[in-house]
Amino acid sequence: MTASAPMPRPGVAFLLAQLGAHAAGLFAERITGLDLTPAQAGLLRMLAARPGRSQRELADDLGMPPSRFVPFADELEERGLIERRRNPADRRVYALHLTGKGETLLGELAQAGMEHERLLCEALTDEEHDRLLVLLRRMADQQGLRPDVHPGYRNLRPRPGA
Amino acid sequence: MTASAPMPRPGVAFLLAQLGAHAAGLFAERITGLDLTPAQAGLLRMLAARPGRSQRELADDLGMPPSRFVPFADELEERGLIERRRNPADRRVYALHLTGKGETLLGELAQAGMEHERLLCEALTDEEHDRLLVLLRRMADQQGLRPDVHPGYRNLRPRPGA
DNA sequence: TATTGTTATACTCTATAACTATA
DNA sequence: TATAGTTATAGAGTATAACAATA
Repeated sequence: MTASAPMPRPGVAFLLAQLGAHAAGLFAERITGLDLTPAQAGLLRMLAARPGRSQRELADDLGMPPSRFVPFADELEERGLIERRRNPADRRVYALHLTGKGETLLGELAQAGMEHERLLCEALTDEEHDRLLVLLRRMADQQGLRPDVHPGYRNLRPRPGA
Repeated sequence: MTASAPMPRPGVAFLLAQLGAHAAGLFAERITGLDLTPAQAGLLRMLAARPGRSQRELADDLGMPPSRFVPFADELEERGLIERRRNPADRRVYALHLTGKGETLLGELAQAGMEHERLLCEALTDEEHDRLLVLLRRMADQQGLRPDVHPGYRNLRPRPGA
């Protein structure tokens, strides 16, 4: 009789954490070719969706303190991907925008994202992929997650090899 | 005419990363009451599934270098949750095992996991939950993920508030 | 000579908290 | 007095590499 405690099989929560970390690692690895980290890619996407927001707002959404956001944005500005614009009405704030170069890179990023999606979902039929999408969107919505941001952006340099 | 570039909606990969980080953060927060981090909980589960493995093997599965595993295991040993047993046949290795106290805590952990699962999947019917489980397991299997471990264990102290 | 476990150390990253300029 | 942005700094966490014991 070797009947000890029954080992519970992993549930949805564990699989989401596992697959999520796996997906994030693969994506980080993929975009090293574009010389971007996931958090940098996230900021570019956020600026495309809502241009002109303040550093404070963006830092909040990314889950990082303003003191960390400054050098984070500095690098992207030095690379000519984003630009800071003064607001004459309130000279304390910077409005952040994508440059043309930033928009171009965002296009390459979208391509990388599509290939990433394809490889990650290779085990699914097209129909299954769509059904999965529906369920995950419903969960994300009910859990109060916003479309553009996710908590993993806090980690500035995840190991690409995950 | 405000038709600029069409903003692509997030796909499965992004939602998995987002929900996965969210789920991991909620779980981390939940088990602070048991005074455990996700990585510590992961080790306890690994020892329940396969007792007696060496520190080297376990460190590899957890994605951490041996030098980091030692103080990590030290703490759990000092708290009486795991124990190191010498192997007379090869005196270099320690075989790690759960103590009775560790098994008890693992039971509380399982309960926390069930409540976590319930809240995370609140938006789904029971049937949808099961269908989601099937799809995620198939993906995890095809992507080569092992049942007990996930790459997020590398992060020793994720913000509980995620 | 190779491997397990351990320790030491240098380095990176981080949050906290000042500080400035504007409001 | 409060807020956006910035800078400084002290502390925590990490990987790398050396080391000791055993094979």
